[in-house]
Amino acid sequence: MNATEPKPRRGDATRATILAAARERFASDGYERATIRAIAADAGIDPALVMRYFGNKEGLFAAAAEIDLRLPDLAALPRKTLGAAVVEHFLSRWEDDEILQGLLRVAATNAQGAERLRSVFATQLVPRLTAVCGDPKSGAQRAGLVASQLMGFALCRYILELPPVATLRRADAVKWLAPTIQRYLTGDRPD
Amino acid sequence: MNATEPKPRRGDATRATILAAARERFASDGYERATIRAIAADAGIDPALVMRYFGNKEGLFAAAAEIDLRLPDLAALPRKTLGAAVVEHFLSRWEDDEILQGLLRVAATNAQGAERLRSVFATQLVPRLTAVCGDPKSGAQRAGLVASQLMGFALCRYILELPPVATLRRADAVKWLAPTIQRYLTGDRPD
DNA sequence: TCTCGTTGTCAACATCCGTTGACAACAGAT
DNA sequence: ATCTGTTGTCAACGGATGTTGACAACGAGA
Repeated sequence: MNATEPKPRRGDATRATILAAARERFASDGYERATIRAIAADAGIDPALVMRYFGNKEGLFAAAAEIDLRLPDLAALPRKTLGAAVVEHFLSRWEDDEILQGLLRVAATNAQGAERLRSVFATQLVPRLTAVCGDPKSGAQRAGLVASQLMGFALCRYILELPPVATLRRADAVKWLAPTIQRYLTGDRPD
Repeated sequence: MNATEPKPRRGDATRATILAAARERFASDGYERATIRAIAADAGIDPALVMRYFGNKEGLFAAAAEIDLRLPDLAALPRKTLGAAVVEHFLSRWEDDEILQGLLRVAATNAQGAERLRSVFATQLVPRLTAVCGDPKSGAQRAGLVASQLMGFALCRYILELPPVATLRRADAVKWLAPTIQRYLTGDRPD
């Protein structure tokens, strides 16, 4: 009984095509300017078909914004290298997945997008970081600080394309950011 | 010859009213969803009047997004307290000025907004920080790193309202962030 | 009082948006 | 070949948006 593959329908392919087009549009244009008409045109189909597959625009966004951060097993790493590992992972993640950029863009102006981002943070980042930070009581706060630096860097580098940040060589970025993340995770709580 | 005050016209008051309404709308809704009609309604006037005063929506945004970071004289402070001073200043700035939140929201999805933000960064932040960081060669990079942490924190706290960051007590926020900013400014360049 | 530039209103325009319902093309099972 | 559910297209709707031009009210200077 394999419940995950009930039947290979024909529409699944176009469904995937629509999702890919939607991700690109949401990533580059944000929620409002990513129109269903444009997404449908990119996918080479009729706008009405998008509605049949995803109900409405909110549903399309919800489907397009499903995210897995794919955090590695941090507990297996030497504690001293935690900061560098986290930074490396997220830089890779941001570079090869436009969904993350899309979610950040949308979350800045759309309530639903912000809620989705909070959910990803709470369910995927907080538990994993709390487990390795060594101070479970302040785990959520520490995870929040980590997120603030990582998302701020991504914002400057990939979204705003702020010159000194966007042109920074990747290795240099890691060297600058890793100590910050390391301290937020494993450093003493101030006072 | 006081060229700055040519004449106190009557329309200047309504012009200011429109700007105030526009700032609020841009701050809470972003560029696309902040409609001219809604702004005019908030200001209690006709939408057409907005066009007469600011030409078009782009012009209105350009006028509403004029920003002065009001950085204090950092050179007069003890070098060791630079990080804390910068963090304190920006937290205050973010809390009492909705224009900053508006600019960040808009910059995430609107090219014109992003350009404006890059301009504020380049003309107001980079020179001032370069002057005090002690390493003029890497001044712009250091300023970029500072901006990435400060904007990331503001994003999480004021825009996304990420629970652990939004609820952090202000004094604790300073204690966590100050060492990061201090290192970005005055720390050794890695390798 | 008359005049004229400034302020403001009103109605309308062209355009775009999300969304809907009716209908055609197609595929596989009978 | 015929039926049936799936996949897709088409045309249109109601509403919202930025923008425009014609016109009314106002206020100061002659």
